[in-house]
Amino acid sequence: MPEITRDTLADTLDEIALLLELKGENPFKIRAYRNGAEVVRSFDGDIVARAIDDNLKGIKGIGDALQDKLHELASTGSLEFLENLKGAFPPGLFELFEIQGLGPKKIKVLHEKLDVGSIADLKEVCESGRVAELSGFGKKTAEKILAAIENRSKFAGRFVLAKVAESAEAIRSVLRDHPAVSRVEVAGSYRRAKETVHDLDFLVASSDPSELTAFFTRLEGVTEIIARGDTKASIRLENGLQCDLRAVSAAEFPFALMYFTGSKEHNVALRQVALQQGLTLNEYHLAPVDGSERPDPTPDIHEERDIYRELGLAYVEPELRENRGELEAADAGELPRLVDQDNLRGTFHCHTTESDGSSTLEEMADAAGELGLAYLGIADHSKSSFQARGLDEDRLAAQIAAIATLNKRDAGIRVFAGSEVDILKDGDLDFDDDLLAQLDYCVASVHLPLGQDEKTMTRRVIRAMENPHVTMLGHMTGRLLLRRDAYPITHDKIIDCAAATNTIIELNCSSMRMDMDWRWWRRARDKGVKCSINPDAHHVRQLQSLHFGVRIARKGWLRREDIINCLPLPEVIQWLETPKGQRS
DNA sequence: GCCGTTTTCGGCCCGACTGTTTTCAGTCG
Repeated sequence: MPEITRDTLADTLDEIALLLELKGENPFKIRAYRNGAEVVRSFDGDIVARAIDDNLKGIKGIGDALQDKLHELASTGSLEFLENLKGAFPPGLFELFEIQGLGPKKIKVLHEKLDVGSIADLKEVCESGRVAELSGFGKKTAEKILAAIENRSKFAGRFVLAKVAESAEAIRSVLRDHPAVSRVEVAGSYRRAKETVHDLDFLVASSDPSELTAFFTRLEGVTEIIARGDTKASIRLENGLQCDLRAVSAAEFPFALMYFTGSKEHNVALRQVALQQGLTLNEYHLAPVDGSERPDPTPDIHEERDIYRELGLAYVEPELRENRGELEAADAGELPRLVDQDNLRGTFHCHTTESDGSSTLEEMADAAGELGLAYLGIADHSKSSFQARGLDEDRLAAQIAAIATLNKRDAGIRVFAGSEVDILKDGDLDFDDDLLAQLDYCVASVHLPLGQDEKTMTRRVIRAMENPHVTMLGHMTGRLLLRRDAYPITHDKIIDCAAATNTIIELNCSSMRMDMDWRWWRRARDKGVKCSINPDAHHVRQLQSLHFGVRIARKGWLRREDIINCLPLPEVIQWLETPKGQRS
């Protein structure tokens, strides 16, 4: 029986939703499955164990039917209902959902009328002209589908946050300078600091919306105009990134900003809150529902903050708007005061030319000083990472001495001598304890081998964390965004072990990692686990990624006091000098 | 399929754009 995880359960419900869409089922039933998937994903507790025990009663959004299905799946490893559904469609049909402009209805028609079962089939029937003859389709639809197939293969369709920031800020700046624009914001998942984004959503308040959509389509670097109307336009940039613009009036701006910031789930939940109060909320206004005697609150609303206030809620920072409990916390006045960019006092886990970095120790120290940091932790690779020119005992001893010398010059920055020590395949560390004890701190990370099963990997990492010299756990899952999946590891157990052993978990904010994932930080924080926001910089430029690390930490509900590198220098020194078991 | 101090039945968030239509369905966010 395959291992059943939280993700298996959630993904299965999403898969059912997709299949029901293809069948043309009741849209509300489909929504119930999608909603169920989200409930499973964000459930605070061991949902798999409860599903196995058939103990899911009372969880909002999981009714009798979903309870039975989750129980069957968790306890037997398969689900007859799903297998029956799947049997009705060729497996290649599902990739059609990745084609822009195709949804369940059109895919259903393509499958039933033209026997399309894959993207290759789709391409063929578009080119042969048979798609254009279908009722509800046409020549333009066929052309658009072909273009979308091209696009899909050219660009995977998602981009990591740090990589789109330059485009986002450049376009924001150009829009701000337009004379007919009074306010501009980049909304969407970029504003919510998702680790990857699909597109950029620009919002402007303008006296001349249609001029703005036209202006937007003429921006430098536009390679394709996907759509252009009076208030809305979509373009594609040279790197494949899609950018959308919405132009609204100044009065509508706060509503539109909230709406287009999302997430969709947050918005839906917020609308429910409004409806309960006799108000209807959309991207243009907050108004009494028809027949309500409640006075119109709109005139007093100029900022998003005012909308939340009008609904009796504390302001919810954009990073938190994922419908993962933020509205309940806002209602109860229990939202955290999130860490700010200027709270960072230093950082750990940076490399130098001694291993696989491309900036020297001095260059890294100077660059960190220029960023205003008071301390910098160096952690070059250990000897087993031979591919990264990992340091052996002698070279590490020499580096410790070099750092001591560097600290004697008054450069305004304290450098800590550390090591990114490999966690070997059985959980042993790459250096013995005597050497580790000479370091200011130690990051323990898994590099090779990566192919172990979840139990073995979890045990391996836990053994390393139990070492009294391991200060923090590096890039917990080894994922590379859009390139390599996380290796399997039981997050709950690692978090519990971190809490029990006073081991910090790193938020590795290298733009391709953002690891540990933000979805786990709130739970870790609640158990008293500390975070270190580390850039894993291999070049002075990469220290900049600390900015995105803070954004992700905010997304994980982290406060200044949860983050070790928000401590001022004297306190962090004292903390590092205290034996691990006595730190708090 | 889920939910309920109005309801165990009848609701379930909603608007813009496109392409195909001649009043609207599908998709997207």
